[in-house]
Amino acid sequence: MRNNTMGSLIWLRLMRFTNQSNQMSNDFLKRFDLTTAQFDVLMQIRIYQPLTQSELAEKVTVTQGGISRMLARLEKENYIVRKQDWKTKTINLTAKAEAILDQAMPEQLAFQTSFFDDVLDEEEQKTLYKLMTRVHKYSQKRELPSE
Amino acid sequence: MRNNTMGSLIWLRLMRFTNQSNQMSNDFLKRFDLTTAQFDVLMQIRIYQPLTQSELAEKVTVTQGGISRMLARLEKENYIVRKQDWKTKTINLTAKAEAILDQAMPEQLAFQTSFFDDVLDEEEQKTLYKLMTRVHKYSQKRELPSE
DNA sequence: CATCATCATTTGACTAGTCAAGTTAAGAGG
DNA sequence: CCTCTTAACTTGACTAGTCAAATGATGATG
Repeated sequence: MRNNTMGSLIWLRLMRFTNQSNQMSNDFLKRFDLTTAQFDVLMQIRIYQPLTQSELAEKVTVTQGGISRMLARLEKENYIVRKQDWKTKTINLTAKAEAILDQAMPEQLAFQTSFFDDVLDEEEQKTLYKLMTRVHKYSQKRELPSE
Repeated sequence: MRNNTMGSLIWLRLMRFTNQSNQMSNDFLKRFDLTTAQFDVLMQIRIYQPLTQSELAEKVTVTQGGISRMLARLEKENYIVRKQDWKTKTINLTAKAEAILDQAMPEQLAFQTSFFDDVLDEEEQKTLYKLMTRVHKYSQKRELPSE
């Protein structure tokens, strides 16, 4: 009864894996009092701060509404500050967030890395990265069929 | 400032790609009045029905609570029926759901497949599948450190 | 038979996100 | 100065999920 294509099998694998590793990552980050989504957003802010909400939304592939809610939560926890700056709101990390990230970042990187380092050699990782990059970039291109 | 490992780059790519393709799939399935998550769950039920909620939860990697809410929504829309059967609840598709799936399944498979067919040749797809399978299986093994 | 243990499922309080309609802040034109 | 447009952001109603405490259903034991 295997009426599945290779593509659909890959798709399923990707979905299940990201789902699972995401949850494991949430678990791992619990000791820093962060979720995976929050870590992701805070890292992007750290790299690009100061930046506006729309810029950030684009970087983490979330809608304007989504980023608005996320930032409201992060602000409530004192991880970021937003200030009205002309028409837009400018986002910056607080010292608290910087301190947590200094701790959490190397550990989270090591955690992510361990998913691959333990089962794939360097060559295989490069191959996987290259293939996924092609697939991802292609999917982004399809998103704007008007261009 | 690239303090990223290959593993963390792969991780990011996987997250962003699944995120994005998931949204595109939601969009695609709109014409069948289904979300990607619903399609996924209905397909699993179709393959394994009749089955219990806990069995289903495991198949789609969701918690008991999560599957309970999802099934409540699907039941409200008349896609499934649950009946108390001894201690457990047994799930079956309705004729309505079967009819929709007959239509949606081939199209959704083709949709998923197109993400890969258009940019990777057969050999590359097999490689990608093999690598992701190793990574995924390994991550599942880690989940139960007590064994 | 009442209570107890044990699965299976549900539910309350949350995070994280979507879409679409509603605000808000500036600048532009009458 | 007032209205109009527009870009940036927020919000209401919803899906999808988590965890942990509560509820249901059944069988076992004193």
